Amino acid sequence: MTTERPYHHGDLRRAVLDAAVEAITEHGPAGVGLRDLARRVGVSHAGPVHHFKDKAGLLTALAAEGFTLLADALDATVAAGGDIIELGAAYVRFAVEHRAHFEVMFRPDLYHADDPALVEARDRAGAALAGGVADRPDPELASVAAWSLVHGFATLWNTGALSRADRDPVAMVRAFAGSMFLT
Amino acid sequence: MTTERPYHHGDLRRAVLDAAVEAITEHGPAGVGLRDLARRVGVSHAGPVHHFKDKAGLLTALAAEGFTLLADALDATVAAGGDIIELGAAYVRFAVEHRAHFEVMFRPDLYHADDPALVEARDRAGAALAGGVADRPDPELASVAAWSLVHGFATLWNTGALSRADRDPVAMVRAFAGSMFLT
DNA sequence: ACGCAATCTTGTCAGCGTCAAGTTCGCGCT
DNA sequence: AGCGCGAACTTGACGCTGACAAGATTGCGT
Repeated sequence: MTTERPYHHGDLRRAVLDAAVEAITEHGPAGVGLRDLARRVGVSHAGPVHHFKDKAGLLTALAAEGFTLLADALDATVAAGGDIIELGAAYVRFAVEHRAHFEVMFRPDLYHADDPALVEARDRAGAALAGGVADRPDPELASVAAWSLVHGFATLWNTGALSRADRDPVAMVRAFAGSMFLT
Repeated sequence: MTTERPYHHGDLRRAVLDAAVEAITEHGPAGVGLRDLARRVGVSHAGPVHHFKDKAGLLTALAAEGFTLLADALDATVAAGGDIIELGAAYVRFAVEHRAHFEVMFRPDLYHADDPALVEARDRAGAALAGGVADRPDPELASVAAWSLVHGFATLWNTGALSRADRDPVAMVRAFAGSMFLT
């Protein structure tokens, strides 16, 4: 929090990512700009380029971070003995608590979808998700169904399409997930 | 299909909307530009502005058209005596057949979400969707659950997250929707 | 202590969205 | 019939953006 501005920022990469999260949370992924972020952080307009090469590179890093956070959250709930409903609840909780990450993660047209760090994090999250329904009949289909349910609820909630209900979104998903995936 | 180019295009609005659908289908909503569309259609760079005022205005028109098409499709299936499963199948079929419209519709940060024509079309689609589960216990919750399921599947399918399975998406949603919403 | 490479700045370029002003044309009105 | 009025489109300009190139500054290993 030094008022002076040294030539080297210290951790510009982290600062830009945080600023991006803030900007996306406010104005959506479309309303974010490299120069705008540079201004927020207090560096010159081409500062971020050195860390992310591209605008798409920035969003790639954000998406990869998001998938990692999601995988961590899912792994933590299975480690705590959570069942499918808790897994779904964790998914939705992640989506509403990290809306900016979540919105970028599922917009592959915005980033470099073949980035190795990203695909690794994504596969990790996918594995955690699939592991929750492994003991069911036709796990392939059950996996898709469960994922669709929680993902659809999360996106609808985040886009404001469900905003009439002022209930807690995590409680809601627990309610109807419980009535569909009878454990 | 005249090779000459008269000063007045004839139906520029329709042509720009069609070009936008094509461009979005190829490159996603982020990769569309007013000037690019004008070039595709063969008019000068500010031609479309007169019909849509804004870039957001263009996407507003696209979203409104999408909601109207969706409402029509849903109304048609209930008129044909379709149950909830058929309603969900119609939703998914719309999403995959009109991917460009669908992707814009659920990105309110890209358009003017308070446009009267748009909110009317959206409410019409919402009513058609809610009507399908009106006869169930706790229809409020069932509506959200059913919508989440089909919407999540549609978005995951369209983003390519589910592309491993080369099965027909409409058949898939019928399969697991049937196992969850036992009629 | 020195030099190298990473980090950040400055300058520049084409392309974008938006506005203002001019040009061409369809169409209703008399 | 023809005329004029407003809708449709063009042309030109402005500030902004992302991307690139080249220079300035500094931390760090040796």
